[in-house]
Amino acid sequence: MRPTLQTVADAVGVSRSTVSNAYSRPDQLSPELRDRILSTAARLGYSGPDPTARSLRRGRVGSIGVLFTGQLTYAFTDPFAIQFLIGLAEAAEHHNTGLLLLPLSEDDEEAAARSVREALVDGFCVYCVPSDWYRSLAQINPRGLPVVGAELRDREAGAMFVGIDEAAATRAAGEHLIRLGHRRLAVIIDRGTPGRGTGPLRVDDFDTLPHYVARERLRGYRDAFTAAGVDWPTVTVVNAAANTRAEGAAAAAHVLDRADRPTAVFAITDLLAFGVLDALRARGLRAGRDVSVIGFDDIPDAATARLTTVRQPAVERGRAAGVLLLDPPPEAADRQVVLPTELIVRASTGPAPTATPTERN
Amino acid sequence: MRPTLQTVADAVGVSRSTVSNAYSRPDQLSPELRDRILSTAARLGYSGPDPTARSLRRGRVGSIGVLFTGQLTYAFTDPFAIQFLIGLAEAAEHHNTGLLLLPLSEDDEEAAARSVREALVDGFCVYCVPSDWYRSLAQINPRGLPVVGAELRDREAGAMFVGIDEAAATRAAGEHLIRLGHRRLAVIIDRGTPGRGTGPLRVDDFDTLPHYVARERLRGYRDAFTAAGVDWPTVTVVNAAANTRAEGAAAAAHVLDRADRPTAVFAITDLLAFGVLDALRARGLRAGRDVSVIGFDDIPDAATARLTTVRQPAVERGRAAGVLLLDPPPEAADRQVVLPTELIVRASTGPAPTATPTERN
DNA sequence: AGTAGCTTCTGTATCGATACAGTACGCGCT
DNA sequence: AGCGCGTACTGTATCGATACAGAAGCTACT
Repeated sequence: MRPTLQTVADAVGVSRSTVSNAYSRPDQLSPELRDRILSTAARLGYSGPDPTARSLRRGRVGSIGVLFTGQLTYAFTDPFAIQFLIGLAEAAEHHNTGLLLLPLSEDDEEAAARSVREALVDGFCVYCVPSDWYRSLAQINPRGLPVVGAELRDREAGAMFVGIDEAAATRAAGEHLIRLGHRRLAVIIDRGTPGRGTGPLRVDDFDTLPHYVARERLRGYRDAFTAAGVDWPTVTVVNAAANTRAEGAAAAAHVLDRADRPTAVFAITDLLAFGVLDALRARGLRAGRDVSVIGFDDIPDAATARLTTVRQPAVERGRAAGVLLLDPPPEAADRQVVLPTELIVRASTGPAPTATPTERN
Repeated sequence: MRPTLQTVADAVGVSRSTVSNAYSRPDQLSPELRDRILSTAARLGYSGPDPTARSLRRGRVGSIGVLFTGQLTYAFTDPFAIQFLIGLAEAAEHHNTGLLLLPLSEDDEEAAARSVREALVDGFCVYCVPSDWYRSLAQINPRGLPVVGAELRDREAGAMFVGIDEAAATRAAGEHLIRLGHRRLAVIIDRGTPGRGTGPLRVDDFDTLPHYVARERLRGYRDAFTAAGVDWPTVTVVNAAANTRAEGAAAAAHVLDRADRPTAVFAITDLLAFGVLDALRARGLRAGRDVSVIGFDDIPDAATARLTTVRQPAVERGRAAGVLLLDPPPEAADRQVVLPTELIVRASTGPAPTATPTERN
């Protein structure tokens, strides 16, 4: 039988409590006794208090749950997501806490709910979960644990929140394009429709996009363009099958080969924007001259690629979420964090070509 | 006070066990009673059995620990690592199990040991841990939980193991280069020395490299080249500061600008190989003509980049590790899995240039 | 009627620890 | 001696569930 605290206590001739203290509260007993306890424990093959029992008694398990849906692949392919996770992990490590990745099945809602209900965690962070998957954070977590969300509605519902003003960020990017004279825009998003591949999306779809982020970022662009008098329905929205460079290029092909090629393309992530740059290169088009390209995230490679993009503090977002979960500020106001974004202008955007594209160069 | 099983049992007028069964063994009671229990539970705000208490009683927590060291950043920047994790997550999801990421501090060995000792997991998977960090898997896990390793010595120690024959894989790659007439080789590795930046490594260092993978892959190359009569010490080993494209390019610069430029460069990962390709391009050199480049992993982008590389089944490795942990085969022999690798020849390797490189085009 | 067998539910023991109040004891001070 | 106080340790109650043996009730068959 595996040894327990009691086994060790009996062997040393002290009470169970004292052995417990030897591990968890070294200041509560004399160093000699502690050594004696630890060495007999080692002799008996006892490797410290059972984590499960300890958690039950203490009421804290020492890990926070990270909720995903669908493809874990997605979550790990997205550089932003990874940065976020790194920030979260930093905060967690600081609190001696682990991260429990909880892949939630998208098909079996029952099983997903069970995963959440049965997870051994002290709190949840909603990571890559489509908006229509849950109505509110309360639904995700009937257990009353702390949960931090990343969507505006979470913020409005008074839940803990860490995010950015997505729409304001893309509005700034849109205004930049407007100032440069662009009037024909194409937008490339991913996860626009579940299960559908690459292809144009009807623009009136976009208010019902399953992902909050896509919805909001599109809204920001629309606001910038309609404010400048551009008719929004002329904007083409193309869905990419995945958030990858290759799919970005494939999606870009849908608009670049048209006669009324847009003068500017907004990609909802930098990764997709890289694909757009690839597609331009493959066609002998110059980014920032023939077609302006603008991304989102400012991932590390964006600077090298000279990509104009919206920078968001990804690591900081993760860290802030971790801090909220691990020691929530007493003031409710401090439990909602909105981080700043910044438009980083690089060489991939420039004045809209005045002539028709084919006449240039 | 939060409701417990007892609270619900009292409200419904049944025993605690019956309420427990309502959640965990629906076949043990009549559907009517079950409904009655679940609805009063909902009314009382009881959200199912407490996971901690359940884990204590059941002796299973429903998650497996993934051990890292150092930068979580590293673990998530490496495409192979991510593929591995995806495979692991797949197996885990299948068993209704979560993944607990355990970042182990490299500085504070005491704290790291405590993390392992106190982790709420059913088993461990050693993920990105340098070889000199532990002597054997037994040391990592004094609790007697299942552990799966990825190093040969783990296999030799009879522990659970999932891996590839690293040295054989690179030997095949080396033989390919030899057949093409290459005799001057440079090798680019990362994590060659902890804390050191980009730069050449003394070749006699490599048997003491902290990472098993680097050691073994170098060994395979050495074997191939020495078998062909090439003096191994003429091979330059360059350490890259990180496993990134940019650092790969920086490391490549150390050998490409020399007079006796190698005719072939082996990068220990595809990511580094991409950097080498970038460095070649920047110098107007043609991959596969002027300098052959060979990578390792066969990550998705490798095909597009036409990179010759060694393919290893990354996702499969993760999945196999998960299966071993989650339901270990009864036969000891089946608890050690060696997966196949395959040399994928693409355009980045070609015959060694016969004249000196500068004379050719 | 008796008993066998099934389903449905109950009751107690147990998982392995920590919290907290309490005891014992030594020491300095008056 | 008597009192106060701090340190070192003990003992019991408790955390919230599940396992398992057994009881009760009901049908079916001889």
